[in-house]
Amino acid sequence: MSFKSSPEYALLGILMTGPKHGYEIYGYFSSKMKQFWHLSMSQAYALLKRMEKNGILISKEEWQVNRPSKKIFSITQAGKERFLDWVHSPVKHVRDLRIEFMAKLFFIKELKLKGALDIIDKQIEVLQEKLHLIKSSKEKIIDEFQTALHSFKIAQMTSAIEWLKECKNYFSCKY
Amino acid sequence: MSFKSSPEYALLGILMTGPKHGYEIYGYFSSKMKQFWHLSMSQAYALLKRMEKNGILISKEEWQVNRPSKKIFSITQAGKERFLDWVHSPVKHVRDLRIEFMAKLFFIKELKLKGALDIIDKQIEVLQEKLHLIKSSKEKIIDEFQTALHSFKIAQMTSAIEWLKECKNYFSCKY
DNA sequence: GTAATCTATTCCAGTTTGGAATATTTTTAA
DNA sequence: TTAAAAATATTCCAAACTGGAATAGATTAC
Repeated sequence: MSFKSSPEYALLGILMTGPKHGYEIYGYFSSKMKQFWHLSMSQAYALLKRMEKNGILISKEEWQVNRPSKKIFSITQAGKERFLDWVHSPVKHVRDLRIEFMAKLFFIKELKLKGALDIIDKQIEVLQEKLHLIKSSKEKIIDEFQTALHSFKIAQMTSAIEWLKECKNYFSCKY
Repeated sequence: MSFKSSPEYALLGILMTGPKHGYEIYGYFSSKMKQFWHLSMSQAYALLKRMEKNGILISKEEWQVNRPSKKIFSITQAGKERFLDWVHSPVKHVRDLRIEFMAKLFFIKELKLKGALDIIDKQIEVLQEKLHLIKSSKEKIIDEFQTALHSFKIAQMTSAIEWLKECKNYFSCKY
């Protein structure tokens, strides 16, 4: 029951701030995370349904007079553990920095968690290892295209590592 | 009948080298483009089917004695025009450099087309404009997270532009 | 008072994904 | 030499995701 796609973690993180119904979760997402992550309403509801089936959250129907009832979702203990595991693990690829790693930083700040510097360091290590691998695989470069591809990877990786180092300053005082 | 997703262009580009059947197209893809683009076999076949319906390619059944017949796909005039339009247009976002822009460079080299320097220049312009926009939107940065996000975008954008400039050297002699 | 917007959720068609299923032919190794 | 493995060639399927429309009552605005 492991999930590969990460929008689930965004929803879990939002529920870490307290129980909410679907629309409220989506509202939180739209107002605070839309800048760096996109999620449609229909997908949010579909994910919530599946996550409940997987036991990482539960819902309660809330009956209201003269109104349709709404479903309040809360995160379970299993869900909390899952979320905290995720938030403290580095991502595997540079391409995941923009959305997934950014979300981890976002929640660390939003939920006032400890360990910002720690996860940034772990992430730097992961990327530095990849950078070495890429730099050492220079043999198979035979044409202009391969050269361009190779230098693109190095450039992206290097600038990501520099950014991570800079990030440590932004998060150093409080976390 | 415009398509948003770009794997179609990869298939079109492959057919620019001559008619091929599905398996052969996929083989070409796997051996030459897998490094920077992933496509599953089933999706390749599904796309080919849809592209034929859209008139950018056509197929001929090839009957063989004692064997199941195979379908040979060829690109149409409309398809060629579509492909060439695509290959000479810059992408809109930095995130599309890794796969889509790379594919354009790949095909320019592979099909020995003109205009490599031209499209690189256009791409630099697009990104430089975005970079200015990002740099000028500094007002709404209120916390460490926003600062981190902002500096990430600038770092990625800047390193991409540097890479593009470097690319011009790799492609300057022949194209 | 009625139009627009907000709250709240569901449904649907079209696409995509990854994998398995099918079936024939060619190559490899015991 | 014969069985197994790999290559050729294509289809099918379930699960997931996408974007949008449908529904429907409540509140706000003009």
